[in-house]
Amino acid sequence: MSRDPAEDGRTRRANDRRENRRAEILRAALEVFGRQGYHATSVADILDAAGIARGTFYLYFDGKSPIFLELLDSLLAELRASIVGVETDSASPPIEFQLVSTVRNILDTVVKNRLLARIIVREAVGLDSEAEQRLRAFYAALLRYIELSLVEGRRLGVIRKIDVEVAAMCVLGTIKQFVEQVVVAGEDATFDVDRMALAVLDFNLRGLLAVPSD
Amino acid sequence: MSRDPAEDGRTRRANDRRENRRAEILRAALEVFGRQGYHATSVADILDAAGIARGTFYLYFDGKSPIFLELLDSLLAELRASIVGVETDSASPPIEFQLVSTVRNILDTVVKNRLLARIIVREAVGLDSEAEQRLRAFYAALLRYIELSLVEGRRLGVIRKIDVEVAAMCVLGTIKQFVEQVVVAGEDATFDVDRMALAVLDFNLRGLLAVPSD
Amino acid sequence: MSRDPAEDGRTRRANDRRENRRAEILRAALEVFGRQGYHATSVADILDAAGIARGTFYLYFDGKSPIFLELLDSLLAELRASIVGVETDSASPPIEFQLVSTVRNILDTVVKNRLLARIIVREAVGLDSEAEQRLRAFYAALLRYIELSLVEGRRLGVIRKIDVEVAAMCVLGTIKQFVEQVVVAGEDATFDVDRMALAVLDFNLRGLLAVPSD
Amino acid sequence: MSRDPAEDGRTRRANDRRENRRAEILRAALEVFGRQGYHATSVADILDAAGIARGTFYLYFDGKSPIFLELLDSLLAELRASIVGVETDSASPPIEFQLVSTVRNILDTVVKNRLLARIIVREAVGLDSEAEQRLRAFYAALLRYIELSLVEGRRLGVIRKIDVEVAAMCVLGTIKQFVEQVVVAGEDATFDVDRMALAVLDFNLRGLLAVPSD
DNA sequence: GATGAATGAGTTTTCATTCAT
DNA sequence: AATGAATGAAAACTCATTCAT
Repeated sequence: MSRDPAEDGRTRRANDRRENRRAEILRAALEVFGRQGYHATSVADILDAAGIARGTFYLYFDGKSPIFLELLDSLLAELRASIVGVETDSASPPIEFQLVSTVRNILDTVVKNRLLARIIVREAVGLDSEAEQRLRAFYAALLRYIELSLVEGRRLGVIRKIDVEVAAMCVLGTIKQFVEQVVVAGEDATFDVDRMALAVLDFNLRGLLAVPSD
Repeated sequence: MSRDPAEDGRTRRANDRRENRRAEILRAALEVFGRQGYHATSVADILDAAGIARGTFYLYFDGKSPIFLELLDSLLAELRASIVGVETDSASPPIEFQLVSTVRNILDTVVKNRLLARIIVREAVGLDSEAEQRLRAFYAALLRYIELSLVEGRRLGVIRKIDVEVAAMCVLGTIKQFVEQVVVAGEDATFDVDRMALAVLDFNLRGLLAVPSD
Repeated sequence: MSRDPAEDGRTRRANDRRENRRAEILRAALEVFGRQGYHATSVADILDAAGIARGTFYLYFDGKSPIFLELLDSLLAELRASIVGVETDSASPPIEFQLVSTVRNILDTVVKNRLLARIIVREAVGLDSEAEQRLRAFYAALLRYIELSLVEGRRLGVIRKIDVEVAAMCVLGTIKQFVEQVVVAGEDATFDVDRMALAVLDFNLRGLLAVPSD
Repeated sequence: MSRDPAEDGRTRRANDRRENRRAEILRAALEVFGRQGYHATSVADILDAAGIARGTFYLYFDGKSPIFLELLDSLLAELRASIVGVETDSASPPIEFQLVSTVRNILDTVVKNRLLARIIVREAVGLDSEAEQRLRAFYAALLRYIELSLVEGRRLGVIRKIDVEVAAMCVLGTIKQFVEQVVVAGEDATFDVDRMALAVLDFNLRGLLAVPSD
């Protein structure tokens, strides 16, 4: 059952090549999906971009929907990682700081993966229900996270008396709008993520009114 | 020469049906588009839902894209109508009131046209470029309207010193999030639009912080 | 069984109207068929040209193919009438004169019915087999007529020793080419039929050679 | 590493089939077009005749019109090749010989490609404008060639004083009539092309009259 | 592993003809 | 007689997926 070292080396090299190939196809798919959207992209487009044959594609992926799902999952994973849990120990940084940090992280991730984010933000539905479900689950989780943060904030007295459900939705809305902005922008636009994160947070924390009557 | 009442009735009923046919098809299309999304819907699906023959559809509409565009336009028109211009005469109601009224109107329209709004919100892209363009134009106009309102607010001293561009985007984001909420909800969910509009506006005006330090 | 005079008058008037309507539709059909050809013309085109409703058309004709067949038949009848039989009595005009007369008549008819001739010459096939058959029969009859004329000419010594079958085909070919010429020409081109008929006949009778060696 | 002969043979045979597939489809298309005409032939008919699936056809051709155009072009190219330029050097064969040779070549080509010629001769119009244009251009070029030949003949004194334009049309007409004859004949008819070419030329050169009066 | 030819179900669209009013 | 809405068969074309080599 055990293979000889020579074989192992060969196998490893083969596996490496396989992984490279896979990554190359993913990269190509990301590019065309990002440029044309999910529906306007045919498998042939991915083939051309990757420079592979029809059959080869199906050697690495089960189809158009699965490869898109994989791209979607990888972005959602990155986004999840960019959201740090709210720490309320006296030792942790203040919640406001944690929030701005999370907002910045999200925007950072989006800016870095603009191509992929574009697909996800702008084609939220009409994919297959699989992709739709995962996206919805992600947003639900994000909303829950924001709500929890707000509840904590209330408990600590930093957040005023407010309907946390409504407030969480508003916060999510402002973030999504900025993601959309990034995503809609041309390929070569640059963003001052720090400034943007601060501005969004400032709006969320202090609102519009000049003389807030609490 | 005169026809009997039964005949007249029959004729009238037939005429009515003929005149309503277009509306019927639109209604059927709205239903399947709303249920399945633009891409997952084939003309055949609309045919089945409307209970008409292939050719009949093309008697009233030029294809799948045009009928969708018509539905889109009708919603956008309603939404546009629901946005009242900002009046800053001393005689007009306060801007805050105007804003809450507009938010309520928008949410009202969305709740009324939930099926249609669902298609539009959730499939913002990947339609044909025609539909995409109109949607984008609509959002751009809405953003402009919000910005103008904020500028007016600043001039009147009711809005604090804030980047109006960023603020406008945040406001739009909060509204869109609520639209999304309405749209995602099941067919039979009910909404307290007044409460929602007030809550959204409260958030936008006053933010989250308990002790706002300006 | 007999109708009263009043009724007869009414019937007659009705019949007249019916005939007028029919003729009007035929005229309209001729125009669009002539302009666009058989296949490129839809029943709707005829309807538009005639200014009638869909159903009305089928009240007068059995369909697109039958109305075309009727137009075809009317041209073929005119063409047949324009071909006078060859008379070889000593009292009749010389055969050469009869031939030039026939050629002139044919070209005349074609020029007069250019629109119709265009359809027939240029869309000889691909109609339905019905039209194809009739056209073929017409040409066969014309060929037979030419052959007979040539046989007569030979008997009278005016035609040289020649394969009449081949010669008849050549003669037919020259005539058809001129018909094609007329037909291809623009709507408003004018033709000197006399000169054309003479030139064609001159060619057919005397050929090209400068010093004919019989 | 080396494959066994059987495999090689199999691979080669497969490659051959692949390479011949296009030609096979062309052949099948030619057959059904020739049998039914352009308009009466659907892509499905070609599919059936070729024994291939829908998609396979579109792998090799862009549609019904393009495949027809390709068949048309191949015949026109052959016909063009069969028309040798007129040489008037003292060293070249006499013009009469050159003409009969060209006529023979044309008829030869037509006889060889009877199926294809049938489509072209009998469905000169009503194709798409593309095919129509090319056919018209071909005939125009042929007419020009004949005219030039006649002008040369006049200059050399072998052609009598005659309207070369009219004469060229007549010559073209006689040739076309023979082409038509070949084309209309059944699949298995045989033709004595030499005899036909000579007879046509004899007619064109010397005409019908027994006692030509120049 | 790689290839790419082949597949065929699925989609859109057209248009001659019918028929209830 | 006239109308024109409705029909549905038929046609062209696409494209994700399979499979023999």
